[in-house]
Amino acid sequence: MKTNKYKRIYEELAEKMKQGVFQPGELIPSEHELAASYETSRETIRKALTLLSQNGYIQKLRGKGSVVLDTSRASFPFSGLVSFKELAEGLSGTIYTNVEELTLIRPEPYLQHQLQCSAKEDIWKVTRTRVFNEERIILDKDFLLKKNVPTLTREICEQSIYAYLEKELDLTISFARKEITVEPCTKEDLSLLHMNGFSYIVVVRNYVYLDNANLFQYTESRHRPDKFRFVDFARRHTI
Amino acid sequence: MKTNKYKRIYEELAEKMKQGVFQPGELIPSEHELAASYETSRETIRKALTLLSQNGYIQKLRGKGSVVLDTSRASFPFSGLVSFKELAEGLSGTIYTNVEELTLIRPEPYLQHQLQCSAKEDIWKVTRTRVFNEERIILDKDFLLKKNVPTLTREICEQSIYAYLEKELDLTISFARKEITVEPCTKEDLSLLHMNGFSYIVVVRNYVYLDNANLFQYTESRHRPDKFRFVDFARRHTI
DNA sequence: CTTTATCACTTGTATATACATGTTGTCAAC
DNA sequence: GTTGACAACATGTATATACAAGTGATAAAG
Repeated sequence: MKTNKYKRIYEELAEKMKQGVFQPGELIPSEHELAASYETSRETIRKALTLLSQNGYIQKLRGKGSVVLDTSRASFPFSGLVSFKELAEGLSGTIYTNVEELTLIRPEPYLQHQLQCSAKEDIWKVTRTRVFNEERIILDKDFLLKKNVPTLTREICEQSIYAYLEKELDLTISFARKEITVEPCTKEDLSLLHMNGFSYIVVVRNYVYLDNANLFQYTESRHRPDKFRFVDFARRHTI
Repeated sequence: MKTNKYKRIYEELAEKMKQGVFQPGELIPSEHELAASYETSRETIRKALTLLSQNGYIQKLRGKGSVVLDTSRASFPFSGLVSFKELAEGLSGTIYTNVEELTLIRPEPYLQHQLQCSAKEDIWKVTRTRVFNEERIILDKDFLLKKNVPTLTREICEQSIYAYLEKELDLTISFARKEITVEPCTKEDLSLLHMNGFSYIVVVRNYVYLDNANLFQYTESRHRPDKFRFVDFARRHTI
């Protein structure tokens, strides 16, 4: 076991909650008991429980214990940074991805600003449409810095770019800033998506950062309004 | 100083970043240095830095240190659970709240389901419109369990309900689940808001939980699409 | 000049201890 | 029966120590 102890405990407990071994409303064993049964220290258990709390699995009650929250009401994962492929795995119906465009470009000023890069930087431009039940309802436009991603193929784009970056290139995606707005749809939206009469589109702008805090990807994900849904879990102050 | 040491340090460091004492891209002092200068242990500093990391202020780089992220690009606060009043403080223009309705009701089945309560529970129903520059662009419908909030006045609703709950009633709001969708607008939307020709509306459904993990409030916040903006900061895996 | 080893630094993880503080049940006093 | 003190639990905070592991500069070896 080369992996972290507290992450492993987190995974195990989360799994038990998903499988219903711990039911919503119940108290899980106390920190001392967990420390004993996992043969570790209380602080390590506390780190695992903190993760569970942050991800919406439990609520810690001082003096009482930790109660299991009802995660069935809202669909997982709660808060952002999920790729289309990860998302699609939880859905029914026929789903696939069309790669409309895959080219190397030089960024115009708008893109320079979004990616915080110079005009002579090489940029991968990937345009994909996402098809649910034969309706093209999502348009994803990805821009990646070539210096981070030397090669990119149609096949990779049809699968998951994220998976390729993390597993093949060993890049670690660390965090993202996301912005959701509603905007008038463009000619491109109309030509590539089944807009079904809608004249507005939900735009999710994603700024994705690597481990080393460098911005390396800018994504616009454009959703037909009736098929858009975003769920979020947020704690108020801080733990 | 009866408050937490690590929260105080978190606040102080966050303040320094907002004020530009620490510039984006710079490394902040190491954990050992901070521990020395704050006369505390490294673990306590680490708790403060973890909060800074979770809230998008810094990125920790193993072996190097913690770099300050550029928080000016996206507007704070990043992730949810912000009341209208807190939000309005960062904006320019004339802003106020109209209380359209404040009544006690019994929940119909839809509301029973949303609030997970019985049909004979007393519920406060608060309907408010939010006015920016003389345009009514947000419709907030709040439903609160009376057993948690015995009294509620027009004046409180014109200010911040959250502030009243936390400061006066000493209830602690702990976390919320949020869902964002786009839906056809209703007759109520048309009558209470300046829809400006829009026939769709952005609906943010909020399920708010107290400290003790009890659901106590359900809110629908309905935004005219062109004035809606949601920002989010998310870390990919954990920590 | 290039490569390699090492060292001094950084953050990450795990453990142990102590005390503070909130919750709940028990049991005695009234 | 009600109240109140208390004990036995729970989680929260703070501290100290040890070692693992990544980074970057320096110095020695080739």
